[in-house]
Amino acid sequence: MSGQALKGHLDLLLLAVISDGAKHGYVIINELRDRSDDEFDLPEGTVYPALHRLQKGGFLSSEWTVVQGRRRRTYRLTDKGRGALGDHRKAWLAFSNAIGNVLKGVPWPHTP
Amino acid sequence: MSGQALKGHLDLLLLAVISDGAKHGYVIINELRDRSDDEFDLPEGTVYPALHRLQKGGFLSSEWTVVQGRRRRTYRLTDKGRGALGDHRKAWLAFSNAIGNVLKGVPWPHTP
DNA sequence: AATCTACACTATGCAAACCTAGGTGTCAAG
DNA sequence: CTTGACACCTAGGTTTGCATAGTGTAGATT
Repeated sequence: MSGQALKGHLDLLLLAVISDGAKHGYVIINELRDRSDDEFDLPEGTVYPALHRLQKGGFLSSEWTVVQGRRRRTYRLTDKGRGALGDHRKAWLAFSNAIGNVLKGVPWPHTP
Repeated sequence: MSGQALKGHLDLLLLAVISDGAKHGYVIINELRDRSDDEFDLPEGTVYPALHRLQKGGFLSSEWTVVQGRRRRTYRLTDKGRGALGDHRKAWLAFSNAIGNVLKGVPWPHTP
């Protein structure tokens, strides 16, 4: 993944990953990498601030836990967050569909 | 279209629209709006600087013409630009596919 | 004649937010 | 006791889309 293609779509990804159960940052990063087949291998400096932002916006709640001496901050979706996930998802569908429409009719090189 | 979802994907759109023939800025804006079914109604302040950037990068060439007293700057793809279009397109496919994979398994609310 | 709308381009500067690059600390394995 | 996986944090830079404002022509409307 190159450039800042992610811009504006990160929240969708984070909310989506967290939507099926409470998770902490490190696990979110791994799961995002796995579920995207290595396309989204996000640096911590990208994910942690985004989680803070989402919590500040009321989309996530968090609580500290300690597992085997390691402290974890575990996030879960709020109702507002669940609503936002749906909105983001609809917006993504419209967006990606629109790109598809623009791309339609652009021929591939060397492909019959 | 909301936020900065476009970030990182604008070049793809511009290159795609220009790929089927030389066009000038105003027409590019209209065509983008039409082909995207109003999803991409981009302000001039977004498109013109982007065109300049693409030309500076060697992806577009331009020439001035005068049609009915109005000067137009007409852009066409360079070879480099055509290559970049292919690259951007592949990247877009990988990106959107990856988002799809992450979203897979996230249930819609109230939909059987 | 005057105004309005569509056409067509330019320049400046802001702000969101992703990323780089650092930092802290725990635990298990070698 | 060193390495690597785990787990978190933040300050600052950079990119880039967008807002805003300005210039000017042509044709239609009033």
